[in-house]
Amino acid sequence: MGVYEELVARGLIAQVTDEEEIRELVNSGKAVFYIGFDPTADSLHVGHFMALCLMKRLQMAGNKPIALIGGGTAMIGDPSGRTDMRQMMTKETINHNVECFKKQMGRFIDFSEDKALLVNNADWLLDLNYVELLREVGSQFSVNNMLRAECYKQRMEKGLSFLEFNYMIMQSYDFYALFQKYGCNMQFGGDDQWSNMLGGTELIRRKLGKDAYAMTINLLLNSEGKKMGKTQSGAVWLSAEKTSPYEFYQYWRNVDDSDVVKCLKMLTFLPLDEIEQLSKLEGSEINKAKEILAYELTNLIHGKEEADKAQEAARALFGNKKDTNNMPSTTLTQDDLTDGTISILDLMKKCSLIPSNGEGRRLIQQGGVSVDDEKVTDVYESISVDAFEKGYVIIKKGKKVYHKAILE
RNA sequence: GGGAGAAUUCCCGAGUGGCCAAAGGGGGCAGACUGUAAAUCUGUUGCAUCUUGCUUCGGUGGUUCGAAUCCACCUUCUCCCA
Repeated sequence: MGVYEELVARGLIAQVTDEEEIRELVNSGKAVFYIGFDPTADSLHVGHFMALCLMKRLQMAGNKPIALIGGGTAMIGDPSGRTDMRQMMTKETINHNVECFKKQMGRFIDFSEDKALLVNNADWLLDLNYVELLREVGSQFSVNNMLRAECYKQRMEKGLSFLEFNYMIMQSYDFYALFQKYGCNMQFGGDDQWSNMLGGTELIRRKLGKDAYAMTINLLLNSEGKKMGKTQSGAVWLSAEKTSPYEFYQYWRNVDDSDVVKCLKMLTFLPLDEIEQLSKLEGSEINKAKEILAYELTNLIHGKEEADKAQEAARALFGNKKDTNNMPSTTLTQDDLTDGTISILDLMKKCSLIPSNGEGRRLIQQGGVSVDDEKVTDVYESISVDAFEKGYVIIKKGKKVYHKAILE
């Protein structure tokens, strides 16, 4: 089975321009492909992870990936799939984000010995001359066609600025530039990028008379059709500072039953037949598959050590064991106590478990808080030094959130 | 350039002088049931020294005993005509 077939089997491929050609190129390791990343935040998140996986898979098959960071296009903002205009970003923020992306990608993709490239489209986009660009590239685009593209259609209702309208042209120009510079003959991206990507292949065909290909991967949607990797507190990030390995592990440990197999296929490097076995699990047995999913992914992103820790912590907490070593924790000092006690509300605020006292009261009134396995019934309860005799107390919020408060 | 309309809490969306911290839905959180799942049911969802007080309905001023609601100006957006 070639890489291409594997990608199909894993349900990654959404649309392709020319299946035969792409299969041939990819399977024989002759593809030089690029994937674009918009540096809209200072860390990659789960949404980018699939793209990284894809890059790695193809790299392992001998193809050469180019990670294109959209330092230039970020100045414009992709209107695809958005109903509102993107917040404009300053050059400084963008540059900072570009640096962060570089670091994170380096851990995942092998950039040594020219096996992969990392480029920033700001390098060529920012120097473009408006009139020249219009003559050279603008003449090749039909506004009629562009407006027909799905990504703009939706925006036609709400309004689309000329700035955003140009995103497709910029992205097409990227492909054109990479084709000439590095012989990049293929572009991959999320399925929402399809029309932008076609713009690129079209431009290359018209300007150079050469063929280039595009392929989109399915977006990672849960069974409700929403993008995965979002929580109420924002995205699930790949950097340990923004989403701790434990939280990361828990996110995957808690996915819906119906999404487990899909996630295993699309995100992990487990062999397909192994996943096939896991997909046969039923009822509470599915938890095994979830555990594997969570472990595999944490391992990929944060390394074995962190994955082990997260798994141990989870098993300990949910399995009634005493091990509290790897639990998220907050360290308090004597100064946080007055007269040797601290109120439960203050304690929880210190641990960032609650944003306000009101929230804390509510939780307690509804019976959602316990300290060292004892349910807190009084809003005004205080915890004295004695409770910290062993050096810490365990606060449990709701069913799943555990936190260790350590007293120094 | 001319005309019409809109901006409400995390989101959608009601409210058009006092009964408004603001209906309803979504989402979130908690409880019950469970498998750290889903579905369902219940409670809850601005802040605080919480039977009371304080701050919020795009912004700034004004009218009024009292304004999310009325007036003026500003900002942003949408629609129609050019």
